[in-house]
Amino acid sequence: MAYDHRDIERRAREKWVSLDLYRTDLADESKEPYYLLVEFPYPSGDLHIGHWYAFAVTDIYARMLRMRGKNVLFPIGFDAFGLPAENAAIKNGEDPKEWTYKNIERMRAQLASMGPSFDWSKEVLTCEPDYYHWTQWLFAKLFEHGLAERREAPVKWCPQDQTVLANEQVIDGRCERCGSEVEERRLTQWFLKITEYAERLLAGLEDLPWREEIKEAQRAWIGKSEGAYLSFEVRTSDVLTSEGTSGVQSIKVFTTRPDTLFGATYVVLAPEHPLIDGFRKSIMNVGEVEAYVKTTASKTERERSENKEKTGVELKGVKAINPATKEEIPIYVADYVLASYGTGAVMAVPAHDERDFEFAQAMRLPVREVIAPLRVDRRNPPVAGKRYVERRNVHVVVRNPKDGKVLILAWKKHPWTTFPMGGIEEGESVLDAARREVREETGYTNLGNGKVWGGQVRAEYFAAHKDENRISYTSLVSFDLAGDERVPLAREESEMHEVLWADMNEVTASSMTHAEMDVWLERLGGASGAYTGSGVLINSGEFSGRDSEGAKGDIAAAAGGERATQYRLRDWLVSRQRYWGCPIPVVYDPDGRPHAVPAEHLPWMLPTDADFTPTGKAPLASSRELRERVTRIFGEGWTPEYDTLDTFVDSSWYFLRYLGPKGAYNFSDRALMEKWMPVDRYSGGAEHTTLHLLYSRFFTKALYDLALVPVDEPFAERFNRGIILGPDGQKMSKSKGNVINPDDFVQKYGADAVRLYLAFIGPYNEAGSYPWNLDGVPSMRKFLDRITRLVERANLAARHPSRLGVSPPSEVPEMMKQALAKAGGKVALDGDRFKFNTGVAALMTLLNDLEDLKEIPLALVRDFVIMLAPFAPHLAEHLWEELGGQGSVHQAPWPSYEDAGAATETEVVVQVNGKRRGSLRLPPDAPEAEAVAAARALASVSAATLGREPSRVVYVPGKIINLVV
RNA sequence: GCCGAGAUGGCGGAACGGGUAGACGCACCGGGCUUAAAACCCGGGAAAGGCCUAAAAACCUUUAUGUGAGUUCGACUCUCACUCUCGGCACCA
Repeated sequence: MAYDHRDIERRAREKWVSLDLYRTDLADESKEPYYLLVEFPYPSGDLHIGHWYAFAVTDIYARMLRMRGKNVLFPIGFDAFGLPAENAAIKNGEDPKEWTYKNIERMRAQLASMGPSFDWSKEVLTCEPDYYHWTQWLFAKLFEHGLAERREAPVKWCPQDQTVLANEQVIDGRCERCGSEVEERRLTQWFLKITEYAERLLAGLEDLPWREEIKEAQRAWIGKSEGAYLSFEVRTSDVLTSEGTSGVQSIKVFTTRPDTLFGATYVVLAPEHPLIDGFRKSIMNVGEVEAYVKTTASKTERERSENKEKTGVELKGVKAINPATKEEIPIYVADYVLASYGTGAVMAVPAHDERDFEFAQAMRLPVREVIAPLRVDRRNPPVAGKRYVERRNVHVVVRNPKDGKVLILAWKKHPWTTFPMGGIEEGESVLDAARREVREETGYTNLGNGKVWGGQVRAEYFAAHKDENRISYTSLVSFDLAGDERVPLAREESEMHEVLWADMNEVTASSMTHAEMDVWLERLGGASGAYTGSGVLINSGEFSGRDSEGAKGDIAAAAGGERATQYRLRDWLVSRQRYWGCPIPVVYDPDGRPHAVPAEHLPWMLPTDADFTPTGKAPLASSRELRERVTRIFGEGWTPEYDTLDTFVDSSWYFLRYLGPKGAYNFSDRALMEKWMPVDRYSGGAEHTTLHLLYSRFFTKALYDLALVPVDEPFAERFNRGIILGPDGQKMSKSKGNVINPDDFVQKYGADAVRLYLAFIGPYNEAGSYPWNLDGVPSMRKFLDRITRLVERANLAARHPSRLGVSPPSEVPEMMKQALAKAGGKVALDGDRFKFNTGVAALMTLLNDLEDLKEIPLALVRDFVIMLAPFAPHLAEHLWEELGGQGSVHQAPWPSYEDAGAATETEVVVQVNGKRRGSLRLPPDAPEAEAVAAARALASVSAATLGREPSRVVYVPGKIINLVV
């Protein structure tokens, strides 16, 4: 190896410290500010390759921007509250605070080994009273303005961690952190009302230039759906009871599909719905109903959703009135309806909702179709001027169970292939019509049991054999052939079509003439019996025949409904029954009313005398100091809040704190926020897309409304970085034994080589996953060694030209100037795009070119080292000194070769009829005539054109000329 | 199931306001240096076929960016359909 990386790294870091290179003067007006933020780490105590990927690569951009004249804020801190500290404490009897600070100490040293340009003077630790003072102050502000609220609610409880969780922290019914099954409990807890910001959080995404996948994930999380509230009047069998109560009882439901109201054949309440208790006296089977409610209550959410088979119980003795049909319909309680969404009650439309359909099947409830899919036959479209005839039709699939083939008709006078089919006659059932048509058209009579598939389809087509346009409402019926018995066909039938047996895979939407075929195939392919799309309303009274989408509002209005919007997003539960967190700054008066701790008593210190053994109770409840403090300050009878805040609260505003000068009495600095916010670019992990990112946006918007922050979106740009996989292409894990320890590589090849490889491993602007190549870091070290040798060579040549037998480097050749300008521009541009892999590639190409030079001008090498500096800061510093550079290479301006001028000639590809026939060197602005003449002068071209005149010329100056003959 | 992103050599990846596909690197092969090895340096490569040859290079044709169509003088890039991979959501009415 050509250099001693340990020595070089140590000396470079000492130099940076002595020059105080990375202290950002936030008030500096001479340069444009740029706020580059990376998610601050949790102090787990061990820096893994993911941390390197996060910080070392982002640091490249910070350094590059500084050289390009920006005033860069690149801060760092620690998200220092949290469970692991407490768990370590429980396990090993350590003090969570000591454990945390010890880890922070260690991680600072590990981070330093990357050579990052963090401004440590602005470091924030969320567990410091100086920080959580303001977390509490902001919480109090939210409380004052009604955005923090205490209420009883069913909450997710983690039995392992002994605390409640936010909905967001429950993944598939399990605790995000420890994976144990979550229980449900009713507790009085603190919530932040993020739902009040649902619409703005959604709308705000619109203008953010974030990647679509990030925005989509947030949209899905917010889960907006628009629909209506409809009221279903309730009638009880006991007339006296219903007349005795004042006013009419009704069930309010939320639906996105008021257009299906005529098909609502029952109503379902969630087991937690209050009206179940409200109707108690009228329900005849109270015992059964309550037993069901009790069973579901004992189930965890996971158990409920795991078993998707529908269960439920009818509330006998009470009925609901469908507001559209005025029919009495039954009311059920079923756990497929969630209490926490909408009104906790739904109108069930089994024909057009899959869940309702399944429930109806399980309970043997009637299904009423009110929407027919609409198809216009493209091959036989309605002909203008012909009369329209409406018919009810049946299409019949007759399957032979022996070979799976189905009966089809090949029409003789028309290019049609159809199933046996025909109209349903007056008073005839669908099944009867199906049997009759099969017998008439094919002769088969022994058909077994028939099945009617789903609902009707409305199709419009021209029936050439009858010379009329038809609007057909068609049902699909299938039979399994039970025997070969056939009756002879009438003559006119056998003249009309040929009867064939076809393989099912030949029966496709394109091989069959039916316009409905796609719907049939979907149903036959096992799709649910419910048609959930839009179409034409049927069986819907005065609305029949109308487009279902268009009729939504009118039907809702006719039924006395009101427009409504629902969100999937729930309020943010922030109470945690844990010790190592920010104490919720609230005290209760003797009547139990909550009061925010007044600002003069902040920070509301985390007591040190709490017992944090998990008991299910908040550890702070065991603190004598806390109780005495409350009594001392507020008086007898006042009690403290014992819960601490979810750590996501701490991290929802830390980017504001970086701007707050230490010692000043404020959470941040107004003028500096004006100048620096929003964060220009925020780099982080994909796992924070829906939680941290959404919470931070919510905080910013809320604080904006309280006039505390000047912006209402915190992050102008957001990039999710990818993840590094093990050398085997699998996710790294101890059990797989494929974990890469960055320190090993740093020791052996140096931090610069590791940085460079991480930059090179793949595009940083997308959240891909990149396998770690064991040869990657050594290959980067090879690259760095080559640079070192190049610098030595250039230096030696400059000092002792004769000894090397080469002439001293003179002027920088124009070609190399251009090469350097190109590389410099590319590296900078790729940095802006967060594509460091191609930036490194540009440097490598440039090195290849430089190495080929006989004379190496020092100026060129110096510029190369400057461009290398963001990637390999230590070595670049060393080489800078070797080359006699003043100060630090990191203070050198990014090279620009504006005087390099554009290339005088570029290679132009010559094509004849789109095939490459040669190339030319032409000035980029050469006129077409000149280019054509030059191209035709090529022997290869005249050979290809055979001397003919081109009929067309496509000329893209500087790129291509294509002669079409 | 729905939504989003993606699919390019043995591998990671380049090139997408359409214009020489495979930059750059890894691995591999050949050569040089060396007594030898490491290190270093030089060179090579998508595939199939043809032409010349002792053999090769060079040259020529065809096929190549998940599959199949389409638009275009020209398609990795645009359009449509499909397959697969990854990510998000999911009994949300």
